[in-house]
Amino acid sequence: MVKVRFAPSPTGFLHIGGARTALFNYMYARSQQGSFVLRVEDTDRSRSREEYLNEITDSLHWLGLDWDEFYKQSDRFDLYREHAKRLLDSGAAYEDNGAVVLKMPRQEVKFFDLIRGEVVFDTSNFVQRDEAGNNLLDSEGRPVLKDEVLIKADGSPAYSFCCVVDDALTEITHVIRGEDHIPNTPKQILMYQALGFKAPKFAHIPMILNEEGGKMSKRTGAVAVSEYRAKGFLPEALVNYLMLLGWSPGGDQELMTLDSAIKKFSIKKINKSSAAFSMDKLRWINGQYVRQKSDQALADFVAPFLEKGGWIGKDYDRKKLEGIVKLYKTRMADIDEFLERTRYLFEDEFKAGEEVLKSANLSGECFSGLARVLEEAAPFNTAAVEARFREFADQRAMKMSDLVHPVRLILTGSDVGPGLFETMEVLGREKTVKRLKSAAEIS
RNA sequence: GACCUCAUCGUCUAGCCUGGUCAGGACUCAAGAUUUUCAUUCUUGCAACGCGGGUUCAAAUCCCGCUGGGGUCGCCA
Repeated sequence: MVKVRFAPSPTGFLHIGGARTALFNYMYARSQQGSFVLRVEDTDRSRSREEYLNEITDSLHWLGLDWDEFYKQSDRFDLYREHAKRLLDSGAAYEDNGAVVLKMPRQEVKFFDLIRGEVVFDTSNFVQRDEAGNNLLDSEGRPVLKDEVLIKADGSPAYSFCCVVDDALTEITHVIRGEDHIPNTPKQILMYQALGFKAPKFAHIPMILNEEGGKMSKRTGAVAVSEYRAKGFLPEALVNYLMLLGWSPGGDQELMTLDSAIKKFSIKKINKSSAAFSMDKLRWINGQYVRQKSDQALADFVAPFLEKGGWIGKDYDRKKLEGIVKLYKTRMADIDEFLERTRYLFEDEFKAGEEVLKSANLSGECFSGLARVLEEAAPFNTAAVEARFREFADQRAMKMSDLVHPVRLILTGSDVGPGLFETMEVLGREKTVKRLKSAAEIS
């Protein structure tokens, strides 16, 4: 049975690249009816933090990547020491200042990478150098090879070794990880051999680059999954975007659910070259998912963000929110945008600034006339409001557009937005009339 | 520097394995249609096989070299 793992170290937030590694592992496991294990690599006790672990598991859950098994390396130190002892006894390793170190043999190490094909290393290149960067030479004048630390002097196990022991003991069949691990692979293969374990299959996936094609870092954009979550991206959209970074089902289809992607998934189809992250494309995909959502579901999604921003309380008008969401569904790619564009609907003390009023360029008399007419519109809905509005325009022989734009401007503070009458309905009679009146006063 | 690795529009990619297609799709951008504005939607357009050799009737596709990018060289993971 196929068994894969995602092995983050809780020394920071779940990185977008890590999420993609987890995603590929998850898709492979599910596509093969295999299992997906979450292994916490917390051997560095000083850098590992409980809150980071929580953040990572929260993010994974949010993305919908559930695991079948879970364990922490910090609970397994005895196990690693036990196997290190075996290596000591067999003579494959030796002690050095309290550390257990694997003797590096001089040989060629080959492995078949499921994505890249055969990769060959020669351990003769793993040389030790002095501080000046010169190779150290042995008595015969050959470069001294760099041996691998298995157990550190403080008794804690080293990364590579835990990784090998765990992968072997938990019977991981496929190690799917970032290509930054390629150079670790030959060393780990030597460990499998020394331990007498069968090595798993390896697949090294390409890295994600930032928009400029450089290394992903906080400086060049959001890197933590939690940041995307906070910005109001939909998890299914992020997942959809991430799977497309370095993988394609082969045809023209791009929008797909995790389940349908799993049906088409194959490691063979993962690309070899690194992919640059594109916020534009992520936003476009997110917009597609936003538009697919029902008004009810979208209102559910949006409500917590509005609550957090203090725009609505626990007892908010649900029907009204659904109405707002309906109007803005095609006008938002993410929550930040939604919040920005709908702010005027929630603010009580909204007042059109002088600039806005000036560009509205309509007489105060006209605003107050409209306010009076709309005050009587009953019920205060799109149809009734529009009828009154058109009547008003007719009476004064004004072109609708000459009236619509200034009014939108003073009602919303913006010259673009949803239909004016729909806007008025969700704004409500009270705010609409009040804003028209205050515009009339200032004009 | 050494070793490993990668290379199709600005970006994500299909095609490469099993040579022969106007090199296809998506994002972005531009233009048009629809819309009271904007957005959505639809239509159209711009835009790529890094370079140089080979093999072949024929190369994006196979081989070699170059160039360029990325990764690793920790008692971090």
